[in-house]
Amino acid sequence: MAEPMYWRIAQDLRMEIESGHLRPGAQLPTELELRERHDASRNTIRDAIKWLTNRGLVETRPGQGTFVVQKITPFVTTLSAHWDTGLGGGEGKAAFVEVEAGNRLAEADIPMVEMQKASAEVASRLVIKEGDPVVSRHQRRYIDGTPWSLQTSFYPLDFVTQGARRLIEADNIEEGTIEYLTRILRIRQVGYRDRIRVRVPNETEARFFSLPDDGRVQVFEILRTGFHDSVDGPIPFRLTVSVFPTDRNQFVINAGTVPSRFMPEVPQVSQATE
Amino acid sequence: MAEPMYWRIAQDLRMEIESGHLRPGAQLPTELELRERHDASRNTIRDAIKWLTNRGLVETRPGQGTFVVQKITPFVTTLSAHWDTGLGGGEGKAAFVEVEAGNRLAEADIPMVEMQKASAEVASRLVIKEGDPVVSRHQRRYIDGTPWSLQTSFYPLDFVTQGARRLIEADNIEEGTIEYLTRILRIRQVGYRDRIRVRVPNETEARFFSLPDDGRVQVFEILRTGFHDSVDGPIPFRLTVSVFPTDRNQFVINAGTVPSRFMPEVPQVSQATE
DNA sequence: GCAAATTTGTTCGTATGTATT
DNA sequence: CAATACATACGAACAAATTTG
Repeated sequence: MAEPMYWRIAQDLRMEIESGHLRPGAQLPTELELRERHDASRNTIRDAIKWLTNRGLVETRPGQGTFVVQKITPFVTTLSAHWDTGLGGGEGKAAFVEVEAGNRLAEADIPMVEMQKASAEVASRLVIKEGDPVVSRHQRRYIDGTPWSLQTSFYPLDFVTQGARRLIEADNIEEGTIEYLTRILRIRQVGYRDRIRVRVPNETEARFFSLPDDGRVQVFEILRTGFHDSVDGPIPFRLTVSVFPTDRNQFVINAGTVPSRFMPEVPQVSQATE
Repeated sequence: MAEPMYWRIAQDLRMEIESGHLRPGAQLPTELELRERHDASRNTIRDAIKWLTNRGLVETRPGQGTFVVQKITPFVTTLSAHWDTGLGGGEGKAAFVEVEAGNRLAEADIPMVEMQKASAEVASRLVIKEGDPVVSRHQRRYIDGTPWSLQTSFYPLDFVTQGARRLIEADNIEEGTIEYLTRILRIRQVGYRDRIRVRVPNETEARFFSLPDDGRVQVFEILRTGFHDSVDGPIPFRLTVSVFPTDRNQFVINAGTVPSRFMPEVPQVSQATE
């Protein structure tokens, strides 16, 4: 009897889920039923369910019950560049990313434009001084109407004074900001660097994506630094921060020669052998 | 009084942490002290601490107390290829990945080799039939002695019968498996595709990485499918599944022309504006 | 090296609130 | 409105881990 009771009850339920006895979407026995079945107190039952909830196996709905989570068909976004076009996944027209499993409608609302002082992170990536003025363009993005990502791009304010005035207008730049900067300022993106990390969403993000209010579902944060050419080599001119919930997004990177199309989706992975 | 009490207590503590009043590593007041301070029951205090724990702000140590989490300096791994060498980040000699902030010692233990039947996932990626025999080579990898990743590579068993016998030996292939296959079978990797997703670790992974036994810290799972050339275009010949904890790993992808060196690390990110 | 004190972990019981059907 | 089901909150007791004396 080494393991605590709530843990054993959780394992019992996990087995029922993984064996397929409890299918996705199915309702678990109520706390009261589980209480009788395992001869435990309601708090202990709730601890067991909390264990399953933290692992994303079940979700509770007040007034209804506890249910086995439905697997979400993931959005698959390609991050690597088609370098012949000079653009990367994640930036076609209007800063959209190509998404696999086509016929999906990607949209974004009107960008929210602000002039800000560069934070330490932004300054570091753009190689400017902390506090230097930058333009921030923030957008909410959707696929088939469901919230998909929050994206904020930062540009040095210099670009505006140099003539790229549309940067501070709250409109979509139809041709795409990169093309716009190329046309107006002759700034051509020659490469970019993505940094991927995972963290807990903040409140704004949790609300936008309708994530559970515990920190259970986390978010990808992808920082894309765009570079243009100079005599001293490539220098950064744009930073884009995109946030995606990890529970419904995957990313793909292609390198070298790869087949053009994807294979059909298959569910689980089999990691290692114990 | 819309918000529950445990939530308000959690916010109170969060403020103290984010304001720097409680520094990383500092001990929070004990449950008993918080109980008196907020005039709440111990269980309510524990709910508040659970809220902070789920968000990765604090960690509890039985017999000691609750502490503000220390930020971990992340391992930064480059995934994109230096395609002139034909190899990608993630596969230099002995399947090591370059890790930023050099002077770090990457090691791996002796691979565990098994012959298995291809799971649905493996079969799909390698474009073979489910149940077809494959060789699986599993390794634990460390950086500076700390567990860094678990990696399993799958190859069709055909490769062994065709002469690549070292694939089924439990030794490191010093020259690297890709070079070995090139030398023996003239199989040259011309490209690869990475798929990145995040999920809750299984028990083996949690144990190896010493992750807390709730599902709070999740893992990256990176599937790398390697392709070689054929008359019908690139076809897959290798699948590598790597698992990394999200709390201490970040990934970088370069595309086009980018500066060779990284900028100094800066802590936080500032996502969006409300 | 052991015993006591401290601190979090588990489990019970009970009552009341809130969301949904 | 009533019944059902989960959410919050209180109180209490004992267990397990760690530090301290």
